[in-house]
Amino acid sequence: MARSEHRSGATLPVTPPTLADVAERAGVSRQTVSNAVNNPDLLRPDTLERVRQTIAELGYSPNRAARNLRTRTSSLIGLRFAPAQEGTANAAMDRFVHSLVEASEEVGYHVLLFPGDDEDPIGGYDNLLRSTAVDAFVVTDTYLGNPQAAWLSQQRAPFVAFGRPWDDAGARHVWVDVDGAAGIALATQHLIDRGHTRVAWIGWRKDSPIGEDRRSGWVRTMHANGLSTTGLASRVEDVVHSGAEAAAVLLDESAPTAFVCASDTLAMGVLHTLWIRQLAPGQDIAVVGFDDSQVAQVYPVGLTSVRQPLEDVAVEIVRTLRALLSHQPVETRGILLEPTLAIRESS
Amino acid sequence: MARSEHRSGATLPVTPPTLADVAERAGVSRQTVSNAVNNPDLLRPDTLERVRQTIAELGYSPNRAARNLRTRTSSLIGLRFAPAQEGTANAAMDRFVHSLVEASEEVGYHVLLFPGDDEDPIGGYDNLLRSTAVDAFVVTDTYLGNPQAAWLSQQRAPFVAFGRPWDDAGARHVWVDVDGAAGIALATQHLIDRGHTRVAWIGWRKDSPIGEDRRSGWVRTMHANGLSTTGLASRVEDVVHSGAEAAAVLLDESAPTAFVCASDTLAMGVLHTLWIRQLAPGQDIAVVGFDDSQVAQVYPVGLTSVRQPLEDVAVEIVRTLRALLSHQPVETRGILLEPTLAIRESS
DNA sequence: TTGAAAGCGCTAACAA
DNA sequence: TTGTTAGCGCTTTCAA
Repeated sequence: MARSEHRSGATLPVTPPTLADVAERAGVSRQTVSNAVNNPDLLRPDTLERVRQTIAELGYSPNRAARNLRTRTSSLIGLRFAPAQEGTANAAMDRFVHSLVEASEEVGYHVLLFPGDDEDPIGGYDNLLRSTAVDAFVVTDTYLGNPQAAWLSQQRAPFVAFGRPWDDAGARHVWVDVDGAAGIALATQHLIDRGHTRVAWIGWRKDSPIGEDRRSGWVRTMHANGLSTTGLASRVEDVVHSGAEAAAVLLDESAPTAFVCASDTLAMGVLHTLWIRQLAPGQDIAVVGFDDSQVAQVYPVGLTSVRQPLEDVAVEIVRTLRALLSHQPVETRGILLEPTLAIRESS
Repeated sequence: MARSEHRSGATLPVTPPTLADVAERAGVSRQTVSNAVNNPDLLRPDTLERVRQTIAELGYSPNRAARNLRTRTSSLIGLRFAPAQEGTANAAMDRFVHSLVEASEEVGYHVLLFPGDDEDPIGGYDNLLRSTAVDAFVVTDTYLGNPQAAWLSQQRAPFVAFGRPWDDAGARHVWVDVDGAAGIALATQHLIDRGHTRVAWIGWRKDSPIGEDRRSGWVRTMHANGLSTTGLASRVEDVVHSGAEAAAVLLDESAPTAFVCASDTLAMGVLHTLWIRQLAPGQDIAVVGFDDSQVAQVYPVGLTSVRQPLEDVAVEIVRTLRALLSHQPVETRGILLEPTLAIRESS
């Protein structure tokens, strides 16, 4: 049963050693080796020690495919990986993916990436699910009004969403999200504490629930401080020049001394308008963005920005996923995490 | 043998249908179903049609684990995913990963991400390799003088490197890289064509082979145009303020009219110095960066930047990987791709 | 505490 | 062209 050659020096053998090889060499049954790996408590200490040593000698590692077949699991988490939009400052995905990879590793999972196709948003999910290639999914694009979450729910596929089900009040799935309103409230209060009273808002169009949520943080903080928001808000596309135009209009019409923006992209637009008008960011006019993107960090006048706790998001997601997969009751439908404020020279 | 319940409506059954289920329902043997999936040419057209229809009816998809176990493959490509460095403008990884995911999908592979640990750079590779969890690796961090490539070569693990083996002239592995010198040459010539004669270089420290390679593109293009490089070069850390300082010194001492930088991060530093000195980028002084990061795209004065053809890199890597995995002879050790120049207002 | 038997779902090899 | 047999390496019974 055993292969004649195993690790010769440090070189991997043609076929890696199997459980049977370890068992034979250690003079125990295959099952005992399996237990040594998965239920070490069942072995007598000396047997365990002997088996472990043999495992080390042979460089044995359980064959993934065999284990997967037998246990009907894969230890893989599927994540649809959409590229960062060119021309915007959104680098959140990159940071999130890394956090997810780290958090998953901690509990023995790996992350499997698959491409997205806007024409067929569930195709990739369906394939992986039906071929039992992944144990669960992390869904990051709930906010687009995409059907993934509903579809996965219907399939009873285990998944956790990063993002609230804005469109669907009846959604029963589990999600983790960052409280954008709280982040903007933090930013607004920060500006007010710095002495600003005319704090303007530049956000997204009204049909963006995330944008409206963030906006509400500005409104509520302004009002809580007895400040008016009249004439200080603008809703535009999430591109730099729209932010620049909005800032120009607001400066002309309402003379704000500070801007809170729904994104770093829009904040860059504001900074551009300030530059054209020879206004110094942070001195003449304060600016705050959202996402703490590389742009915010690298821009010569550092851009103050709301930072999502993506590491924590990933940890919560993985935690919830494990509960889901072990059929433990999941206590809460949704988890909302608080962002922080990365304060730089622009405020 | 068959399960009683399969797809009831659109809901996934408790256990998905197997090959045996399809075979029974279609009235053929299991092997015939397997052939219908993997070698359709072997079947008579009518049999094939019947089996295919049954597959569709049942929503059958081959169980990954079983196939993997039998074929000793996983259809998975391992990629160590390191996060983008905070405070730098390098967004290349994100774009590359997406390209790799797309290119892999095309040929039936998925990308498995695993975390990196600088303390133990080969640990992750070793685990995945020994447990036969992936078919091959894509190695992206050859430039750090890391031992991965050498180690993987020694293990005879199939892998392709993104990046040349700068440190190790004797390396025998296959790689794909972007010709940084050509990119910088392109940028330099672009500036010269615009009428600049005093084009300065701000690059990395001398111990960075990538930096020195890029620098050589500047040197050779300047000389090819009969221009002097004396006093026009600077080597610094890859952080914004270093770029800003270098630009200030160069402006004072050598009065360049244009800057070519080894990174967008350094270019941002140059832009900062220009801003402080009230010099207009693109009008008074031209600036070119490297990587076409989000920063370059979003910066209000668009930053001209060398853009790596990461989509092509991914395609070449996957192509090479397939050849490697099918034991076809790989014609070339290394493939060098040409970058392009994304021209914006800063030049 | 250890061992034996069975089988997860698939495909390679061979036979009909 | 289709069917039969065997077995990939592991873990889950169950028995000793």
